[in-house]
Amino acid sequence: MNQHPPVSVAIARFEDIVARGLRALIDEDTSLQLVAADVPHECLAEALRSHAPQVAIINFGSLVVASEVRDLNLAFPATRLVVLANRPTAAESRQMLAFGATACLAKSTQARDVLHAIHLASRGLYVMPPATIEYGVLGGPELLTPREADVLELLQIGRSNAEIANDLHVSVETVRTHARRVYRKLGVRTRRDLRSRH
Amino acid sequence: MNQHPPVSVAIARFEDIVARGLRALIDEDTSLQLVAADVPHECLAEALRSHAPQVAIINFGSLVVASEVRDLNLAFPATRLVVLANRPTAAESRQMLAFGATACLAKSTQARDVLHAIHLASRGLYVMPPATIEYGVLGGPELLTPREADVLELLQIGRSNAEIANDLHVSVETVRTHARRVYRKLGVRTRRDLRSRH
DNA sequence: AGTACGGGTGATGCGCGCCTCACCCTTTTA
DNA sequence: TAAAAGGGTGAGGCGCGCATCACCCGTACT
Repeated sequence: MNQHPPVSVAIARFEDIVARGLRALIDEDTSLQLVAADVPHECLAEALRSHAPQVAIINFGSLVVASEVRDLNLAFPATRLVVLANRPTAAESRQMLAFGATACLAKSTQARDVLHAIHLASRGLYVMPPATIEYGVLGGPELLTPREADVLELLQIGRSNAEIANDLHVSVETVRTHARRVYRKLGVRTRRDLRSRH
Repeated sequence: MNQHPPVSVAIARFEDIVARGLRALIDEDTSLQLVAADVPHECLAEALRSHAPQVAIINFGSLVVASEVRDLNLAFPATRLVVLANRPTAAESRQMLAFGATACLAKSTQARDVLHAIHLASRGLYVMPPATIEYGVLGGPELLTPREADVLELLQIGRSNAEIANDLHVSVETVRTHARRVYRKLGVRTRRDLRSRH
C-alpha cells in the first residue's frame, strides 16, 4: 500500500566492524539505497556533491572539529546528516544539531533504531539520543516557564487568583502576573478560553 | 537475528479515522503490542497506571492544557509520551518536549514514520518534527558563543592570538580565554587541529 | 457599590551565561 | 633563549530570563 521511492544513503568511513554492520543493515532494508560507502573523511564533501544522497551517515570520531558538520550542512542543505558517535555527550549531541545535523546517535544504539532514525531523518524529523533534553536547553521565549505552567494548571481547573495564590504560597499579584504571561503566550484573553480551547 | 520483546503501546482517543489508522498500523507491526486503545482523555492517567505501557500516544488536540503532558510524565516517568498533533507549531513542539514528551509528530507524518518514532521513543530517543530546531533555540552552556565563533574563524585562517586581539579590539588575554573554551568545546588541543582540514 | 478579573508598567532580587581581563604555570616553537 | 601558545583559576561587569510583588486603570458581574 505504501510505495515510496527508496531513500539514498551515503556512509562515511567507519571502523571495519561498524562499517560492515551498517552496510549489511542498509542492504537489508529495501527502502534504503546505498549510493556510497566507506567514504574517507576527506572525500565526504566530494561524495555529497556527486551523489547528493538524501541522508549521509557521518562518523563523529573522524571529525577533526565539530564545526565541519556545520560546513557540510551549509554546503549541502539537501542532504540530511546523521551523526554516529561512540558515546556522545548531551552537549556534543546538541552541538551537532545546532550545527545542522538532523540526527545524532550513539554507536550503542540498536541496529533497528539506526534504520528508524535514517528514515525519519530523510524526511527531516530530528532524532536525538536520550537525556539530551531538559527544560532550559530549549530556548525560545514563547515557552511556558515551570511557574507559568503551575498557574496554568490551576487556572484550567477553575481556581480563582486568590485560591491559586494560596495554593502556590505567593501573592495574588504574582499569580496575576503569571496569568497574564500565560494568556499572551497561549494567545487567549480569559481563563474561560483556556477551558474551551481545543 | 533480532529477538526483542514487543513494545507495549497505549493509544489515546483520536478522531475515528485517525484512530483506525493508528490501530491498523500498530497491529501490522508484530514488534508492537497494543495494550490499550481509544482511551478517553480523562482516563489516560488510569490507563497508564494499570497498563504501564512503554509508549503512550497522546492526542494533542484533546489536551485541555499543554501542561497535562508534564503531569503525565511526572506521574509515569517509565512511559514514553508520543504526542500527535494536527499541525504543531515549532513552539508547541518544543513545549511538548520541555514538558517531558519524548516525541512530537504532526498527523500529516507518514504512517511508517509514526512507527519509526514509536520505536525510537520506546528506547528514549527524542523525535521532533522538521523546522523546530534552529541555531539558538538549543540553549546549553556547551555550545559555541558568538564571540567564540569569531575567534574560531580567525584561528582557522591561521591568525595569531595577538593578531586576533587586534582584529577584535580586545586584549590578548581575552583571545586566549575564548580560544581555550573553543578548544575544549570542540575537543581539540591546538589551533593546528582546527586547520588540519582545508 | 464592591469584588474579581484583564491589562499595563515598573521595581526588586536571584541566577547564569557571556565577555572581558589578569595572574599563574608548563610546553612548544621560532 | 625568548616568544608564542596551551592550560588553570578567578574576578568584575553586563544582560537577561525568571519569580516575586506593587501600583495604576478599565470592565464585568453580582
